[in-house]
Amino acid sequence: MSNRFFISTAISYPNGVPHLGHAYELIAADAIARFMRLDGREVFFLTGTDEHGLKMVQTAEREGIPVRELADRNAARFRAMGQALGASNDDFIRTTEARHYASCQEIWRRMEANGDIYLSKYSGWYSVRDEAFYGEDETRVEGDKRFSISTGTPVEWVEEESYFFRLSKYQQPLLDWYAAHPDFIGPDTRKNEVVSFVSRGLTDLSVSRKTFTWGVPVPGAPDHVMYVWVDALTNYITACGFPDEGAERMKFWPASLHLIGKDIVRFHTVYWPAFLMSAGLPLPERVFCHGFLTNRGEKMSKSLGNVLEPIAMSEQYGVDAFRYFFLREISFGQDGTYSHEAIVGRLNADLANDLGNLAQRSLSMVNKNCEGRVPANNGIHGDEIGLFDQASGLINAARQNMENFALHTILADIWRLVADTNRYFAAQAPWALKKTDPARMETVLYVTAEMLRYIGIAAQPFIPQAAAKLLDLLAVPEGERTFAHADGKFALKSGTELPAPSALFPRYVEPEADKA
RNA sequence: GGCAGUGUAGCUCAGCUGGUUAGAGCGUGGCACUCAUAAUGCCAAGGUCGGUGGUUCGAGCCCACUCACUGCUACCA
Repeated sequence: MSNRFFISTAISYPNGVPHLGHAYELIAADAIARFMRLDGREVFFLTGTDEHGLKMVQTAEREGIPVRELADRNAARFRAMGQALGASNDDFIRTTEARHYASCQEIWRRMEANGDIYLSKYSGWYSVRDEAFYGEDETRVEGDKRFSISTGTPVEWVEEESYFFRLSKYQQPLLDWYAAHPDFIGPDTRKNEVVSFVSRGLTDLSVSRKTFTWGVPVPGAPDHVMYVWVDALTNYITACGFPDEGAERMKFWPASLHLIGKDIVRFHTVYWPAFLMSAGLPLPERVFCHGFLTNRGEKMSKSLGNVLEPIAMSEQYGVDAFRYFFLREISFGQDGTYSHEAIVGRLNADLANDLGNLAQRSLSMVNKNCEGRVPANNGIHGDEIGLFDQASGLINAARQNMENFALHTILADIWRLVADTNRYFAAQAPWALKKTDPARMETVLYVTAEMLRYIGIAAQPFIPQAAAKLLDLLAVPEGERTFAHADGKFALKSGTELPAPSALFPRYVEPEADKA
């Protein structure tokens, strides 16, 4: 296994503002990226925006501004969302950048040189709104107009010259690749869908358009721009410096993980690998699809008025609570639901009551009874051995769960230790030991603090700010916070001075005045 | 229609190659404690494991049929 880890999100289409789905993908990717960094990997974490295409042009027209201005404005919003959510991406790519034009044109040339690009004609029922073609049987006539059956949008007959990619040629190579790399597509249910899709046969893919100019010009055919597939997917190698083989970041290609939504699985697991094969480039190691979020089971839509703005949500609940909820509550890879009540429940139960209060109750005793210093460890009993075993096994278990991106399971394991430490604390009752056996009280407080150290280290990828604060409260040195330090060799040193305890997570209390 | 998958306590889900009283978290009810962010701990209630019929000494876990729901089914960021 390489020590390098390149993880990407899908790039977002900025013809609107970022929504919760974008935020969810970014948070998950960020947790994985942080996890790998803490585990000693050299990480390249990429996100960005996909800014070309007809819909951008139309949105700009509607707003009466140049399309580049629209792209600049909205790309900035996506960037701002990343900052608000604490995303630790190393780069933010925009497909309108010069480096991307160079990259797309080069991969195009290589595919062409391999004999996989040819000029032909495309025709069909096209929906501008959906940016998609439909077959005759996928449309219906209503009055004098024709509409898409599945989306209800108007379609028009379009016939145009277009360059095609010989996707059909790659059916067998792709099937062979899937068979040889069983982890390439995850979760399994998505892999099954892709394999069955490809098994049914592939037709060549239209990869250029002449109907608009807002895109990357096709080399040698400036009246064509590349259609979404080549343009958008290529961002991943652009960011590595392609086509400059000597670029600093080329060492990160092939990517370790493309994290995507299940709606774009085909682009990433069929088209993209085929393009790369054609261009003679190595294929990414894994593509993993997360699920969709629904608000109480209802899809988010503007007409239902349940579209939530991720930045506002993160401010309302706190960034870490926001991140924690979605990573803990939803089985990663499956669809999930959320609601205000569910978020508040998690926030208060897991973060404020379990972890926050555990830190508070133990550290305030340390503060009052141990001169604000890490207490002495006067000897471990049988009572503690189970806890230490659990704590020292935490990181290895997390690594195993990370192999199939079971983020929710990692968090469940960490919080099991939180709960068990609370049980330990209550059972030992250090407030009673204070009078009967002060030395034992110190040990109990020491053990609790040491458990908090493990918990803080393990929780960093998911709740970075609060975990850092917890480790600060324990006076864990900045340089002793990686997974390698989740080990008895780096245990808290008795006598170390601690800062005054302060709350980790405030309880969420409903705003009182709700009267209109 | 075809292919794939799901259906286990009020809710969200675990249940390894079939084997003693089916588990967790949340929620609910009772009790305890007071170190703590009215936090925490303990105990309890609650499930004929979608349905029917099989295989087996024995089945949430295997087979058949059946009902319900979900995804995919050629270019929907």
